[in-house]
Amino acid sequence: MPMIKLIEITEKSSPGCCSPNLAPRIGGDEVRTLSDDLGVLAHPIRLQILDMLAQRDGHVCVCDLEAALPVKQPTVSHHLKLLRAAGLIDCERRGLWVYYFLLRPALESLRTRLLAQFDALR
Amino acid sequence: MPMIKLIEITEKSSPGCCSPNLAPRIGGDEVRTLSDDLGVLAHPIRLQILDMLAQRDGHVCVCDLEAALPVKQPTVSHHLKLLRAAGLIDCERRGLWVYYFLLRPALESLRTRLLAQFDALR
DNA sequence: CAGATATATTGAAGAGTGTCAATATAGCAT
DNA sequence: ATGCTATATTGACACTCTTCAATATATCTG
Repeated sequence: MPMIKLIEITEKSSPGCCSPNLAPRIGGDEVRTLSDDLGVLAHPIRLQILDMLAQRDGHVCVCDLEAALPVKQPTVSHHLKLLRAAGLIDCERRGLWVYYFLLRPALESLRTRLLAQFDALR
Repeated sequence: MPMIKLIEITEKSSPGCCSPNLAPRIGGDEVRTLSDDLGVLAHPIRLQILDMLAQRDGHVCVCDLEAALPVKQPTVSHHLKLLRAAGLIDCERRGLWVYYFLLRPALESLRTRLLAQFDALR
């Protein structure tokens, strides 16, 4: 009796089309972190902010970014906050102005992780 | 009179903090395409699907993917559709089953574009 | 053709995201 | 202190994304 049940289950789980034991090689935490980081990059305004910070190596104040972007000041602040929370940029206050700058090591580390992922897809 | 107004405007647009002529080097279309592509990658299920397709080089049927993922069948179909719309994968029907596979050239091209972007951030 | 199975599509519900006006905060200048 | 300027935060709204049950479609089998 248990024999019959076992056979049924086995056939059900392998109906002739499947490669068994297929599983993603990237696990729960790792894949979550990676997709979160990709999500931070996946916005035109944020990509453009990173690009502008990369140009003016030192520091760029928010009013410059705002002037160069097609969104209003609170939206710029919002995206800056997300980039900062992701550890990709940081800022420093000088008088009235706040100057943002890239955290190049963090970007380098993200680049490395992304490349590793792409290489895993060969 | 116009002189005074001109001076006011000039001072307003350059209050002493700003680097003038700052603009993103990546334009509207290009940055939109890139962020869209990143958005497709920015999901754990989709990353895991790509990873599994990369493992079984040839073809993987949907039931295998479904068995290995923590979401139901319609959700798997949904993510497969997004990946296909992005040009990263394609599929082929064989009898009852549909086999999905990576489009490696597309992935390679995306990798190249991403790398170029990261290099631009130096 | 009728029944069975694999996958796709539809439609709805809930969560999350992007944007901005309004307001708050922080620092300078008078 | 008062006012002024740069940036941050809040709150609301619209929109998109993710997920799934239900249903539809496609294909095989008898």
